[in-house]
Parts: sequence; structure tokens; C-alpha cells
Amino acid sequence: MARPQEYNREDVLKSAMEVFRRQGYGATSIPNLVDATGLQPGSLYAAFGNKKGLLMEALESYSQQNLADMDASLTAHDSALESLFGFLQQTSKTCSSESGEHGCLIMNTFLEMSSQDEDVCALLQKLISNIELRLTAQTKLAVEQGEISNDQDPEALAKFVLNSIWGLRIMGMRQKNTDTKVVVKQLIAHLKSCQPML
Amino acid sequence: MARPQEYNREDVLKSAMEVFRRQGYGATSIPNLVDATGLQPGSLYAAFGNKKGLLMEALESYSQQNLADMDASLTAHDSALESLFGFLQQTSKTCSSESGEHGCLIMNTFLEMSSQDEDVCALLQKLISNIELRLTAQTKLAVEQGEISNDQDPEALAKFVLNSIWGLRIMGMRQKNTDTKVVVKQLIAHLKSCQPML
DNA sequence: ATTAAACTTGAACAATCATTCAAGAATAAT
DNA sequence: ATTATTCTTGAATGATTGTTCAAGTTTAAT
Repeated sequence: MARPQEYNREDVLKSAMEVFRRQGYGATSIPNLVDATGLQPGSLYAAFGNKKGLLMEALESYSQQNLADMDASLTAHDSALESLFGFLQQTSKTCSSESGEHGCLIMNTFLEMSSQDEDVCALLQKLISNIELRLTAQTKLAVEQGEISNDQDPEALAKFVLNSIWGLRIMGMRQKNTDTKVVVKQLIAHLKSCQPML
Repeated sequence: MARPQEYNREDVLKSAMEVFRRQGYGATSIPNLVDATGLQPGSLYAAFGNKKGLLMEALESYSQQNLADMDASLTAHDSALESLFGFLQQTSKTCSSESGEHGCLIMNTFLEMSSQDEDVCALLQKLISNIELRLTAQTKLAVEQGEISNDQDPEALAKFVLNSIWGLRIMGMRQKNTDTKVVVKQLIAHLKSCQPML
């Protein structure tokens, strides 16, 4: 016995997500969010508390989508190493695509906000840890499957891969962004050099 | 026959630089800059035109210092490759130090501003190109000196190194930032695998 | 001392910011 | 129809933003 919501929460989050990614948190005003989501200030505040609440929920949504894509890539082949290569090539494409021009919401927000807001910082640390955990699981699996030598440290390799991904997201934001392919090629070469001797 | 300046321009730039690096451009207000530099709004505007002018000059100053440090590292040893390793280890230290906690002014500003201001974006592209050029010169030198195999692409290696440095600056901003050493170790291992066969 | 020139000051300005809330609109049950 | 409940609207609020400029200060030459 009440008026029903006119908007879909996921749609609103997706719209907000895009604006935050393009403009950053600080440069995004409430009027911007009103335009993007179609919701008036009152509705936004009723639904998400405040601007920061909307950002944090958008971050969670973005992360969820991101991890789902990642899982799909990392289980695409029987070989864990082959899947990792596929994931990296896909990442390269994403970063150098038009959509990648505005970077990764997690990384962008981390750089902008980590020294300004404890709550956002803590959330981002958690989301980033999730990514790192998947990568570590993948390199460990590759070692177990005998695709990476036993004397390699899978955690170190995962950290190196993550480090390269941070770089890729920045490379993709530059004017001439075809470099991401070159970088991934180098990274894959390094990982192959960690394969066991025949 | 006029009143002399009471401030030193380089000191003011250094102070502004630190604030911009810690807080970002958007989150830094004029009152913040007044506090940091000791100059009143009127003096700041007389000297730098506006907030953006101050940022851009701070960027140039930061870049100059950065390149000088880089040159010192890259010419520290007779061996170009050895010098590159030294530079990377120093970069690792810088990134994981307390000062590195707030990242690199160039990278931070690039992420925040490149899609918002053409002038700043153009300046940053130029400053980043300078870094890339040094790295390329270094890998080419290493090839000439016979420390890197002829069948390797020095430009690709330089891009990969730059990509890793972007990553390192982000790694250094995380809570547990000891990972930078691990990453540099991996990167050096990759570069060593590009050495000519004995 | 007086003057001219450059520098410093900080209050004032219009614009914009995030946020609130009273009023209106839409639904489902009575 | 009426009522109770929830959602939507958007003007209003007070704080903060970047920027300006007239007034005051300090110097060097006259």
C-alpha cells in the first residue's frame, strides 16, 4: 500500500559508476548525478544516504562485475597458465578500448580518495585484495599443474602481474594507447620463462 | 625603485607541489595553498595567474627534479643495464617510502585531470614522453653495449619498464607496500633473461 | 621628505557545492 | 472515496569555491 519505486537500483548504480569513472569523485557534482541517473537529489539521498554512499555502492557493483569477468577469463581453458594469458590479452584490449580511456574506477578512486577518506580507502583495499587473491590462486594452480616451475614464487608472480595491470590501465589512458599489447607480450614472455625446463 | 618580493618562487612551488601531491588538484583549495605557501590569494594570483597556472608550474618543477634524479641514477655505472637496475631499485625505495605514500604528482594529476583539462593533459603527455625517452635511450644503450641481446626490441623493453613503474607507484600507495621490492626483483629477472647467450 | 613603482593584504564577490525537507503525487488496502 | 504509506520533486540552505581589487606597505630614486 505504497507508491512503488520508479527507478531500478542497478541502472542507477551503473549510470553513477560511469560518471564517477569519467570525472572522478570530486569533480562529479550532484547535478551531474541527477542528469546521469534521472533521479532528483531527494531520491538519491533517500536511496544512498549521501554522495559517498553512492560512490561506495557503485564501487562494489563495479568490483562485482569486474571479478565476474575475471573469473570467466581465468577458467576459460583447462590450462591455468593459458587462461592467465587470455585474461591478460583481454585486459590489454579493455584498457586500450574507448571505454578504457577513462581508466579503472577502482584505481582512479584509490588514487583520488585513499588519503582523504578512511571508509573509502578500507573498501578499496578490500576490493583490491580480492583481485590479488584471484591472481595468486591462478599462479599457484599453474605451479600445481606443472606449468610453472616449482622454484618460482607464485605469490611474487601474482604481485608482478597485478603491478603490470595497474600500469596497463594508465597506459590505456595515454593518447597513443597501442602500447598495451607490447607490454602484455613482454609480460607473457616473462611468465613463459618461468615454465619448467623440458 | 620598488618593493622586493618577500618570497622565493621555488620554495612556493615546492610547497604547492606537496599539497597537490597529497590532496590532488580538485581537493586542494586556495585557502589550503595560502596555508602551505604563506602567500595570500592576491600574491598567488599575481605570480601564477590562477590555480591551474600554479599546478602547471609545479608540475614542471616536479618533472625537472624527477628527470635530474633519473639521469643521476642512469649514469651511475659504466654498464647501462647495471644503472637501469640501480634506478629501478631506487624507484622501489622511493615508492615504498613515506613520501611515496602519496604517489607521483605526474601520475596522480594525469589520472585526475587528463579528461578534464586539455592544457594540463598536453603538458603531462610531454612530461611523460620525456621519461619514456630516457628509458628507451637506456635500453638502446644496453643493446649497443652488448648487455641486451640484439633480437630484443629496446623500445618494447622500455615501455615494459615504464609500465612497471606506473604499477610501482600504485603499489607504494597501498597499506602493505613492501611488495615493490618483489616486483622490481621480477622485473630485473625479466631484463636479465634478455641478455645475450654466453 | 616626497614620489613612483612593485608587492602584499584580506575582505568582498558571484558561483557552485552537498544536503535537507516540506509539499505534491502515486499506489494498495480499507 | 478515503486513508495510510511510500516515493518524487525541486526550491532553499549554509558552507565553500576560485577569483578580484582597492587599500595599505615597503622599497629606491629624487
